[in-house]
Amino acid sequence: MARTREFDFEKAIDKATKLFWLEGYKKTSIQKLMKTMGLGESSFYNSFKNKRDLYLQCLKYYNSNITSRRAEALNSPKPIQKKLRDLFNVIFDDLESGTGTPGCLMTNSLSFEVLKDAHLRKYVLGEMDNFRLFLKNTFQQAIENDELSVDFDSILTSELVVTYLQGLFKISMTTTDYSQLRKQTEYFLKALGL
Amino acid sequence: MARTREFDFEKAIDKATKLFWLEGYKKTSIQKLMKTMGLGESSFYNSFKNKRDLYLQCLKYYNSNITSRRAEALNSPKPIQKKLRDLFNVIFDDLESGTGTPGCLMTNSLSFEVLKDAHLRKYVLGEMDNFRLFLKNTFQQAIENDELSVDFDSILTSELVVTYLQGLFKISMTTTDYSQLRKQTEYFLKALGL
DNA sequence: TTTTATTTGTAATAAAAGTTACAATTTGAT
DNA sequence: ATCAAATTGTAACTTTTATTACAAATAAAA
Repeated sequence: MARTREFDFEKAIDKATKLFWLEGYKKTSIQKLMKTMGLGESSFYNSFKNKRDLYLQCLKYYNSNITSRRAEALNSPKPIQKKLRDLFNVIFDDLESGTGTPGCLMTNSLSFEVLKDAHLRKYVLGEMDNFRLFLKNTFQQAIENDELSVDFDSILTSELVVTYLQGLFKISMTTTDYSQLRKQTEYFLKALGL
Repeated sequence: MARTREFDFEKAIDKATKLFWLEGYKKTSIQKLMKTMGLGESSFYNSFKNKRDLYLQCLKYYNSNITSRRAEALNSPKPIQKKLRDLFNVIFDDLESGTGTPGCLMTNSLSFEVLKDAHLRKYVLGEMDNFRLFLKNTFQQAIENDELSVDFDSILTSELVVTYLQGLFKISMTTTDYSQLRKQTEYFLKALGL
């Protein structure tokens, strides 16, 4: 009935995601996107409404590929201390294996250029909130399992860990010595009694 | 001998700083800068080499006005616990009184668009390092004064606090409920035994 | 095989951005 | 009062950016 697409949709999204990740939202031009994705104007505007829509699709792609594995690390039968170390290990492994891609695309999206766009803001903050909630529930479950004291503040700790993660991703852009950051994280968790 | 400048140099820098702060480095166009600063092309290019040079001057202006007061908070005869609370109080007061200006201009400059520029990178990372060193020395002094145990890890703690600060500034862009963040900070400091 | 829906290539359009050119203007020193 | 040096206003130029127009190409359904 109709002509079939010549390019690989997911591969194109993957390329776009990495470009956005490297260059940021605002700085990445559609021309560079088209070149990187191997598309002409027609294919680009036919498949993606505009830059914002493409970015949103890239964020979703990133979350289902990268961020999801972080939640998975928390979703295991291991003790809470191990879960958290698994979480940070997944994160550090990503940072170390990343081919020059800086920090975390979601954290990078916590910028004014992105947050000013109502649609993007809603998605980014929503996903962040989901993660924080997941973390909080993980702590609460640990309390119920007698792994943590009933005095343990699940809410405050989950918020603090999220804040620390934001900082960690920022700092990760300034160094290549991740072993130092791993030590810092261990120190942080110990300080929290975890 | 020569014609005098008609515009107020510092006021122009101040306006530019606030615009950069609001819009980010890359997104801020020279046209908008000129309009905000009240300058035409001639005056702009005559007084500032280009966007990067102006940004550097704005960062320096920001540091001597804003960041410097943070170091001052640490530079008092008070006990270390009080010093740190003073530091965070200065920061939160700035955040709360900021007229819509998001987070910290230096932290915001910890982005790829800025870090990719060698000149800007050197300055931003240098200033960050200065602050971390100042913090470390503050802790070491507290150990010498028997305010902290000799086991206290000044290096790791100073690094951790800097990381937390980065996260705090990011998170501050997503909320207006700073009282919640103040609680989180208190929790963080207590966890570190401070 | 014709039709039909959709993809693709090429080109064009329109707006915005960064920069430069140059003449007119202003100021204090001579 | 005149001159030298710097500032300013206007306009132009060049690039980049985002988007649209339209015809040619393609693949499967009728």
